[in-house]
Amino acid sequence: MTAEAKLYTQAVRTASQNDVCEVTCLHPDAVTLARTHLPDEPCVDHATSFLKLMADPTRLKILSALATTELCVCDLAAVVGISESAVSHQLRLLRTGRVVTFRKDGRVAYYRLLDHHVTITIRNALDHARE
Amino acid sequence: MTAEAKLYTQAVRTASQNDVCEVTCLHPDAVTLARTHLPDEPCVDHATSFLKLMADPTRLKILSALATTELCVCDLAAVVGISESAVSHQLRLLRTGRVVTFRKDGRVAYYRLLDHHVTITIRNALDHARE
DNA sequence: TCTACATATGAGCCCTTGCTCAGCTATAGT
DNA sequence: ACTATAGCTGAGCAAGGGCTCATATGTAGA
Repeated sequence: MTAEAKLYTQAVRTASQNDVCEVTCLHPDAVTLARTHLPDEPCVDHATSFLKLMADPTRLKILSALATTELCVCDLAAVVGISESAVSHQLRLLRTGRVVTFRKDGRVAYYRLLDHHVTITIRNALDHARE
Repeated sequence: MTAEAKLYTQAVRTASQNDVCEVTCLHPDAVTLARTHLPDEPCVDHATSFLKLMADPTRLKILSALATTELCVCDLAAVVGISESAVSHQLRLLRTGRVVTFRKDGRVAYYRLLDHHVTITIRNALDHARE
């Protein structure tokens, strides 16, 4: 770090009560700006959990399939090409993560997407992939 | 599987040349429909790689910060609150994944977001989280 | 009630991943 | 040329994640 930057850092440290730049940095003003716009911890955690749920080939296939039509577990296994057990495990994650929902008709569970954020995110990611 | 479903499966098997439903399934018509709409393997892989890159608290914070303003490595470390080494490792992933780009000014590397898909996906995920 | 079957779930294994630590490269200032 | 520093990278470790296998649950049909 340059001497000038050190002075900058010091200036910010003394300027604000709660240390804005306790780590060495080159542009304290940019750092404070970025920090104020940064979402809070629980929000970040929630958002990443949501993204993680579709950031997996198996789950993305499941969700793509469900974007087309309502499907039961063994149908999904056939579409995606993995075991019904594996599908069921993934569906549990998607259920508890509030990405999909389902209705029961006798022994058969019919799954579908829960909200439009899922559709948007999937389509956006696939569009990005096709470019 | 019910006897009826077995017959369905058989029917589809004989109907199409390449086995549409080699695994047991209850609704072969829905399966074929979902399958035709399913994106191909490389597309799915590309999309999930893209999503994985923002499905991590550290990286999402980095990207949120970069959505506000251009920042260098040590600034990002200060904003996110982790070591510069960790930031650099993450930035390498984001670079090779074509999520961020950078310009060099002397020793300092200024990073910024690469395209609008990133901005959209981040905002969408954060919106979902805040609901 | 007994059997078959669609789905759910717990345990365990292996691969992936995000971090730290250490060392390297490259550039600015003296 | 020498030093300090911004950034990059490889090795290695600990935690997390996705699969299989075995088993449990619950419902339909005989």
